[in-house]
Amino acid sequence: MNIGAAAQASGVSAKMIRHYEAIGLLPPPARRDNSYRDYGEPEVHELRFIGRARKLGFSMAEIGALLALWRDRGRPSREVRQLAVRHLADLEQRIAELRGMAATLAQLVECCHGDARPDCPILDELGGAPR
Amino acid sequence: MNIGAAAQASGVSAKMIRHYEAIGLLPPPARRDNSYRDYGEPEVHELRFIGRARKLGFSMAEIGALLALWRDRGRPSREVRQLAVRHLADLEQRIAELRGMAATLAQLVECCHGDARPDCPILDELGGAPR
DNA sequence: GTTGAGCTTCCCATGATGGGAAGATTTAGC
DNA sequence: GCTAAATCTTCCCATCATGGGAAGCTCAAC
Repeated sequence: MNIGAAAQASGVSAKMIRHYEAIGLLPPPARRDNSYRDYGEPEVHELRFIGRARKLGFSMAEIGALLALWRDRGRPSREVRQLAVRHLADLEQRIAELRGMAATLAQLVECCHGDARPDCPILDELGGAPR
Repeated sequence: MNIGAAAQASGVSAKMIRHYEAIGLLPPPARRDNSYRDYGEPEVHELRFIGRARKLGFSMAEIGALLALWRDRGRPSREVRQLAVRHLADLEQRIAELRGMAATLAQLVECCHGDARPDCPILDELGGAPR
């Protein structure tokens, strides 16, 4: 299977497949005589794994660890869970940060009449005196 | 005021002040005889503005627009509000995405016993058959 | 007057993704 | 069988905001 077909089958772009290989996340695949990369079902399976983990927001480093655990038939599920719990906390923190921003901004937006007049609580807040 | 003092006074690092200048967000400041950048209160004021806008998650491009509106005494508040509303929608979308990830992950974490045994719903989900 | 702190510019790195060029090869249409 | 289009290869560059660090100049303090 060429890289294009593997991309199609896994939902990971060819560009990204090469990239994951370049950063060592994936082992170099077999090559055909024409130097084209050659993938089989197991490789596509790993690619799909990576794609799913990305969709859950895991970083490349975390995915590397997850892949290693996945390949290790005897891994303790504790390690997987710990990794996931840490990532979950990270997600929650990012959500909290964004929510803080959104809350402040929503309040400002609500106070701004938003017409042709120049006075604007949003700019006042941004340019206001140091608190 | 040297760049270090301006950084101190505004809460924006010297590194970032130079960067904002380099990308054209800020006009080149006055220079002393020793070629040191020289800042006054107005410049520090703008830097604080930028810092606050960053804390609300605005992009550099958006901050450029906000700065232009701020400098324009006759701007219609409508434009400021529109910009803020758009950014707010962007924030909400990012929050929704992260929440989706967190919800899925939380569910998986809950299902994983997380002990010495190797079976793990988290890895099962990531490596499962295409849905 | 030496030393340490602060300033200058310039280059490089991050993390995940993509665009695009130049060149080789395969595939499809006729 | 020939030509054109698609696909592959590698390599470089861009994003976005931030920072690290080097090499060299300048300033302040003791």
